[in-house]
Amino acid sequence: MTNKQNITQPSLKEIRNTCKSCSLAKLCLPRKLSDEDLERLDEVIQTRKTLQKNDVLFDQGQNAKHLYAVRSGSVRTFTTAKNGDEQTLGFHLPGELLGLDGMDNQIHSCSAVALDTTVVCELRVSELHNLCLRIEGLQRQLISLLSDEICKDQNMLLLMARCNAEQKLASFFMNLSHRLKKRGQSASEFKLSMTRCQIANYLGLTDETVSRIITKFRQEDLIFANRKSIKILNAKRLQAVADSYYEQ
Amino acid sequence: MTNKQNITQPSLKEIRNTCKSCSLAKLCLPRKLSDEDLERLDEVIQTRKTLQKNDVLFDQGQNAKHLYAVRSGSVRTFTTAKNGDEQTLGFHLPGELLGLDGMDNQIHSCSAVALDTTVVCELRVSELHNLCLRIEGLQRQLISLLSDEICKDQNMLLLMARCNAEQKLASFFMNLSHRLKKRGQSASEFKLSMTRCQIANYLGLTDETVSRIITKFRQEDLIFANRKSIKILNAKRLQAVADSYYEQ
DNA sequence: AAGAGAACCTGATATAGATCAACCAAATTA
DNA sequence: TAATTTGGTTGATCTATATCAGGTTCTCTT
Repeated sequence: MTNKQNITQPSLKEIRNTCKSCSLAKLCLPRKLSDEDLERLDEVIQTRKTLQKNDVLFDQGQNAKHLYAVRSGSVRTFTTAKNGDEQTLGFHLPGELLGLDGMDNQIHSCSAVALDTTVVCELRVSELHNLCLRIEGLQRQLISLLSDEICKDQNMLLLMARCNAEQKLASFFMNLSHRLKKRGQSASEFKLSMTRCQIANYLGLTDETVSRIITKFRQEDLIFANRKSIKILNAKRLQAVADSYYEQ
Repeated sequence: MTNKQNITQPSLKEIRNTCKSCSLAKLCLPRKLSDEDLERLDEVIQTRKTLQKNDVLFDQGQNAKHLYAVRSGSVRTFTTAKNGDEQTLGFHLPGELLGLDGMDNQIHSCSAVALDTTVVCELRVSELHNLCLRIEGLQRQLISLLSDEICKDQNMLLLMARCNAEQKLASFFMNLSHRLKKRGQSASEFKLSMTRCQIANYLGLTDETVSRIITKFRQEDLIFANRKSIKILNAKRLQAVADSYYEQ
C-alpha cells in the first residue's frame, strides 16, 4: 500500500468555492478576467457535484444544459457508434472542461463517466451565454476554449492517421505529463486513472498492443511502469519517439 | 470533354455580394439572424477573394486574422507534422467555414489550399468579436459553429480509430453526398475535386487501398466511378457499409 | 484467508492494409 | 501530334497489429 495519492486527487486546501479563489482558474480560464468578472462568473456556477468512480456525468443524446469543469479526479468521455462500439474521446483532468460539443444543438454528442472520485463545477449554458454578452473577455474566453478544443482534436486526428502504435503511446504519456505539469504536479511521476484497455480504445489499438509497447518502453528504459504507476525516465527520448525522430 | 460542370462551381446567379442575399447563408449561418443583423455582418466581410487551383489561402503558423467562408470551388486544409508528414483535415465545400482553429491563439494550426478555382468571403476576426457583443444571435451562431466543428472532428476520430478501409471510404462518399444535397445539388452524382491520393491521406490510408476499394464498390454496384466522376448507385447499402451493418 | 473477477502480460498465429513494382489513361506541354 | 507528367489501377509480397489463447497478479468480496 503506497501513500502516494492518485495524481488527480487534490490536497484539501485546493477546494474552494469560487472561481476567483480557485487554483485551477488559470487552466479552465486561461485568459485574464477581472475580479469583478470572475465574481459574476461564479453566479452561473450553480453547483459543485461529486461523482463516485463509474458514475455517469452525462449520456450521449441527453439534453446538454450544462458545461462542466473538472476540479478533482478525472473523467472519460466517449461516443458510442451505431454498431455499439465505444470510442474514447478524451480523459479530462482537473482544470479541464467537458461538454463543449453540446453547445451547438444542445444535445450531448458523447457520454462522460468518472474514472475516480471526481468533483466537477457545473455551469448553466444559457446563463453563460447571457453573461458572455455582458463580459467581452468571457466571450472571447469561451471562443478561445472552443477553438483550442478543435486544435486538440485535429492533433489527435494526425496522431490516429499517421502514427504507429509506439508513437501513439509515447505521445499519450508525454501529453499526460505536460498536462499534469501545467497543474503544478510532477511531470515525470504519476498514477494513471484509466486502464490499459481504455488507453487502447482511446488510441485505436488493442489492450495487448498497449501492454506490449509499455513493456518495450520499460525494457528501453524510457519509462518505469507497474500497473497504474508510471515514471517517465527519459522524457527527451520518449518525446523523440512521439515525434518519430528515431536517431538518438 | 463533358459539359457537366464540377459540382463545386456555382451558376452565375448564385454570386451576390451580401450575406442577406447569399443562397449559402443558411449553410454558413444555420441559425436565423434578422435582416438588420445580416446587414451588420456584411460590414465585417471585407472582401471576396478568388483563388486559382493550388493557391494558398493561409499557411500553418501564420497569423490568423480572418475567418473564411467558401462561396464556390473547394479548399483542402491540412497540418504538417514535425517529421514533414501532411495530414489532410478536411475538404471544404461552398457554404462551409475555414479558420475556426485559429480563433484561440490567433495562429493558424493548419494550411489551406484551393482544390479548384475558388471564391471565399473573408471576415476579420476582431470585428466579428465586436459584432458578437452587439448581436446576441451572432454570438450563439459562432459558438454553435465552433461546437459543431468539435462534433465533426470527434466523429472523424471515431472513423479513424474504429473503422476499416471500406467503412472509411463508404462514410467519405456518403458524407460528401449529404453535404452536396444540403446545397441543393445532386446527392447521387458529382465530380470530386480532390485526387485519390488526397482522399487516402485524409482517411489515413494509401492511394492503392483507396483505388482497390473504389474498384470493389464498383464491382458490387454500390457506385459508378470513373476518375473524378462518381455516382452513388445504392445509397442505402453504401450507408450500411459505412455503419458496418453488413447483413443486406 | 480463500475464492472470484478484473486488469495486465505474453506467446502463437492470422490478416488488413502497406509497400514495392508495373502499367495504363488522361491531361498538359512542347 | 508527340512527349511528358500526373493520376489512377492492379498484382505480388511484406509487416504491424489484431486475434486467439493462456497465464499471472492484483483487488475486492465474503
